[in-house]
Amino acid sequence: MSTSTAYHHGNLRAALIAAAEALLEKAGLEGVSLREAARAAGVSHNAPYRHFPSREALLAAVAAAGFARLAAAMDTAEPGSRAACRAYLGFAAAHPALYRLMFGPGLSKDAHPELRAAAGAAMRPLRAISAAGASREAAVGVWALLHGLAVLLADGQLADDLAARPEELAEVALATYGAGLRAAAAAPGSG
Amino acid sequence: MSTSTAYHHGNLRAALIAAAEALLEKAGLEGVSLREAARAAGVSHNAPYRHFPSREALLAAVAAAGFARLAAAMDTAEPGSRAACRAYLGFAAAHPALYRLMFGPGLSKDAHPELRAAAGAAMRPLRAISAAGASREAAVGVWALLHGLAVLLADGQLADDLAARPEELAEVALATYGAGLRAAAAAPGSG
DNA sequence: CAGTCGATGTTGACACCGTCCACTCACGCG
DNA sequence: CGCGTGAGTGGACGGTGTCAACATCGACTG
Repeated sequence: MSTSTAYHHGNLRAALIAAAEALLEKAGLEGVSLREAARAAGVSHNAPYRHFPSREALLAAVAAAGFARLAAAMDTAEPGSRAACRAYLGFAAAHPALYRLMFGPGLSKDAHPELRAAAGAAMRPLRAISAAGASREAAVGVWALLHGLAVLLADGQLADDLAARPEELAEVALATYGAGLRAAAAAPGSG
Repeated sequence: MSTSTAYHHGNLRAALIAAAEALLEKAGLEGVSLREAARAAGVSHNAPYRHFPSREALLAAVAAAGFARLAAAMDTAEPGSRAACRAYLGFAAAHPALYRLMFGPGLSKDAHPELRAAAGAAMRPLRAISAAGASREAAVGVWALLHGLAVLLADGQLADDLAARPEELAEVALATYGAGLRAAAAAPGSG
């Protein structure tokens, strides 16, 4: 903002992340190009390389910012609560392409440590579920249920009338799974 | 059919699909290129256009073939059974990149009708669940659970010791969800 | 059996992309 | 005031998807 001497952009890094995210939502992952982002930021096609060593690094930064926003969205809710799950699903429905980028392959968390940190922080509210006493496998089930709904929504695999009410879906599915968890706790080892 | 005079390949279409699938498993979706597939099939970089109007069309054919194989894998099991679910998850674990291509975005089922047909046929064994009396939302829950586990496995998001036993995960998660469905049927409207 | 024709492959071209390189510009430090 | 360094520029290279024009083979026709 303040420093804009026409030659030096002033805040290119943030501008590129914003441009890349806009491209991501508009044209999907394959539609995000370094050159297009640079164009949108009003700089030459090579300027991004001063801030990101590769296209993948820019995408990792976009994903990390996404995790931060996801964490913020869940932050107002009780960790592990139904509200947190609803916020999670709402985020996925509102930013499908970003959600896919965050949880998809292609962005190795080993190659981008900042990504691992951001993801870990964002997932904490969900990990509270397994801390609440459920077995590890059962807790994975909750995450899988949530993630499965999120991905089905993000990829448009659900019938339209169902996709229109993501919160209701989450409510029913989580209530069902929760009832199953309680039943298993009451009568363990039943088959 | 059996015409292979060195100029005419004879079965280029199938060869390209096979090559693309090999590339997909080896280098991921972005690593699949028409030119590379053509190279692998021993033809010029433009020959694929005689069989597929675009790269996306080739990918759609690969995905359709994948659906056919998934259907075959589930075919030996009772529709809607636990075994069918295990076969589903086993397929996803065995061919992660292919599974992502099949269910990911970027392959519009409107643009590729054959894909829609193949997917519909493959999903029939799973739809048997909702036909078995569960509500639509609850049935979506089963698919979401399964799909969520599949995607988490395919994208390597699960801890290694959990990812090593996909069938056990499916068993626990599905048993839990099933118990919840039975509980909900016994005491509808509980909160 | 000669001639033609459509399906199949080839060669060449274009625009776009990610990335490497050498260069330039603006600013701050001595 | 000179100069070094980080930020941005311009050009180049190889790779890609795609279009257009051309070549070739096999089958059908007379």
